[in-house]
Amino acid sequence: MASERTNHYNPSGAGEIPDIVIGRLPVYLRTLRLLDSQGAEVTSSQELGQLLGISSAQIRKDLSHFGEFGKQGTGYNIAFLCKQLEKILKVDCVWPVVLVGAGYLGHALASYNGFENRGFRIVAVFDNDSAKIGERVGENYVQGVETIPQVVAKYHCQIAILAVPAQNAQAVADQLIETGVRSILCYAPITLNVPQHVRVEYIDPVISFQHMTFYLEKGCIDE
Amino acid sequence: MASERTNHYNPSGAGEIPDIVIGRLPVYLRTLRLLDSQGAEVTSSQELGQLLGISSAQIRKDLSHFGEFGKQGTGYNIAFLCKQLEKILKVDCVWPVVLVGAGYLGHALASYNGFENRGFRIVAVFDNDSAKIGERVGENYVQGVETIPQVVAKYHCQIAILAVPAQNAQAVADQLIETGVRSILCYAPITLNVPQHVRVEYIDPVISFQHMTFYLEKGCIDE
DNA sequence: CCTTGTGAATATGTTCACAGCA
DNA sequence: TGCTGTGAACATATTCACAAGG
Repeated sequence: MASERTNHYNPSGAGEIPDIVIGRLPVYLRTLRLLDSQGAEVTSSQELGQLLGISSAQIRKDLSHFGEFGKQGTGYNIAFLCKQLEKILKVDCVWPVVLVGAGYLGHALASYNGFENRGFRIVAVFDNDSAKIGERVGENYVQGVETIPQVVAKYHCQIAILAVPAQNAQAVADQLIETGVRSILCYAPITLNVPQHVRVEYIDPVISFQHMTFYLEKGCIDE
Repeated sequence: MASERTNHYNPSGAGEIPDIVIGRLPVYLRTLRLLDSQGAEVTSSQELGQLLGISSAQIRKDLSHFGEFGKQGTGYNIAFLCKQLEKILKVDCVWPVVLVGAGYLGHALASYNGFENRGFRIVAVFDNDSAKIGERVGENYVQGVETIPQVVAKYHCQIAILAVPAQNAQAVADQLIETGVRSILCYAPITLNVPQHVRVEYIDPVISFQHMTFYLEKGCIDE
């Protein structure tokens, strides 16, 4: 995001699959599942491209990195291609995720019911505010941050969501990484400093807004 | 995403500034403001690159599209560069934003106090659930979606946040565009179909997760 | 010394266009 | 016919490396 970019951990040595290609696969998958839910059985790179606003050649090229999933003259079987993409992305199962931060955003994330069927489950929620401990969020109860190590170890949890204020984000990230987390989705509006083996994705709505305003005619509230 | 990519409205005709460069400016700005708040007065492309995990050459090249902001031997004056970036991105003022969807996510966004000092203010919140109308969210009170046209017109609002369920998102987007909105930040997990003059940025945490799992050793809850 | 700004060189990403097969 | 998969061509983005200035 987005999302921001660059400096992502990409362990796929030298001549491997471009990260930008990997980044498009989840979007393909999301759209294929929509088509599937609408009862479609087959699609083509052209149809998919139209739905996503990208070229059919790009879709074919992207998929060709992983195998030959289509049939000439026919296109792609939707259910089959979904399965393949899920396997490639390793979301043909459910990943445990820990969430740090039980503010409004943490509550929204913990209550979101769209994770499970796309491969993720929030297994624990942490906050450093003792007034919040024991509070219910989604299916979980808020725990103190000091229990992070045990919980991460218990679930072998590799993924964390950071939904804490900017000034705490780096310290919490350090702690998570220390206990074995390797992927962080960071909602705090800062760039984290992490070791090479850790990957961070960022979500900051203001970054998205500021990208959009460049293209707008200035139209502010004051003046 | 993070945001997802491609097919963005870019009115800057032929030989203009690459969109990917524009997308990095908000990140530079965010980091410069952090340095500023820490009392620093001057920085260099090298220091900034280190903080962001990108090359100093890239930062210099990006900035060179817009002018000569630095001093050889010295670097960049932080306050000055912030001002310039804010002007380029047109965030040297406050943009009115409407928010559609008053669920958990809508509440989190409406209560977030990090918008105003970065150039944005949520001026109205809408929902189609009559039970929610009148409810307080942040500084606003939920209104029915039928009042969208008046409110958007009143504020000349060009930016909207879509925080509604996926199945309503396209219809709401159509309505917003009809009333004059030109930029949409979409939290619903679908790709919107919009006319060429409208730009959409997407935020879907699952897309970010699925991008990350490609690089992890499979480690699921079951099996 | 140091650091910027920038052409040239390199690396990466996208599209074209077509052979081959259902 | 209609569509995939793919090298070759093209387009875009990043890095190098250095002249010039404080």
